[in-house]
Amino acid sequence: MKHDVEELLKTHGVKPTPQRMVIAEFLLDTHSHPTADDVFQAVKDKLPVSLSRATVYNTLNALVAKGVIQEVTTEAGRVRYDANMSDHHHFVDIETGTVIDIPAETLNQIKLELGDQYKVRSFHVTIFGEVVSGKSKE
Amino acid sequence: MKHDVEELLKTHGVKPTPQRMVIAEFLLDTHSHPTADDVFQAVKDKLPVSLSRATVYNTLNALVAKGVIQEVTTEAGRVRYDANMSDHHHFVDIETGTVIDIPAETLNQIKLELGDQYKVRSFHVTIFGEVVSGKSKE
DNA sequence: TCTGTATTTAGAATAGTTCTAAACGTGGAC
DNA sequence: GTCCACGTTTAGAACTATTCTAAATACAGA
Repeated sequence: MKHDVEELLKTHGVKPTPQRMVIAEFLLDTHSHPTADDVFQAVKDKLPVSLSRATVYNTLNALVAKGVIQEVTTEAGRVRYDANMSDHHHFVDIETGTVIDIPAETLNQIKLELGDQYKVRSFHVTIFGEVVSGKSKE
Repeated sequence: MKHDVEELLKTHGVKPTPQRMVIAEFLLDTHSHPTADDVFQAVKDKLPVSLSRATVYNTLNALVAKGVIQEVTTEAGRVRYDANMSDHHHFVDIETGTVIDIPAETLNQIKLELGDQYKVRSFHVTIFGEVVSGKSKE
């Protein structure tokens, strides 16, 4: 077994049901940053019972809430999921939409000069946090 | 007139209709990073005729395509619009969802240490570009 | 075994956005 | 000035992604 999915779920406080196991296993095995529907299509035949989309969404939301996976939003109107929880950023191929993980060290080392493999068209930094003092700029 | 909206649209190749004028004017006047529906609500009574949501979406998409405004996606499932085209990033208040512009210089100068006004919880860099060589990591 | 609670299911509902077809407006050609 | 062609706008239908609902199911613990 490549990943001990059952153990991973337990240690994050998620009860390991068959549905959750196959979903988590699929996410851990891919680097493709799938959408909810990608996940549904990929795992729906791996269970002896039929699988509901609601279960896929419930599971993905639970896994995000418990810190097992994270959401990635690179395009409007759809959420992608990523089981890589190491410190990394994303490179989006603007021709294909492919999302590629960029380790944080790489980014630090070369200061957004990613070498000739990646031609950077634009990049955007989004920071999440809390505004402490007043002085709201709206 | 605070902005010469008509001139701005013309120089970007967008024919300045009344609908497009009020939408562009509203966007230029705010720093609130409104959604399409925010825009619709804000301008629908500023025209002598009724305004269709389709026109709002058409206009926003046209303005993005012509480089008059840009899309901002900080949360899943909805797009925000920003007429500030200077080089900047975004700070998202995780309690309120408020989006605040951070000038690129600020970010460069202080290397993500934004001072005590902003408590940084996490940040994410998304890079858009093209993968040039092979060696796809999927 | 019983029972309470969490989970899953199918399908309805909702939200955001795009599409469609008809009506409208407007800038040249005459 | 009139007409026409074409781009724009409109209302509402359609579509896509996601959440909600209510009923069925599974399962841990008494």
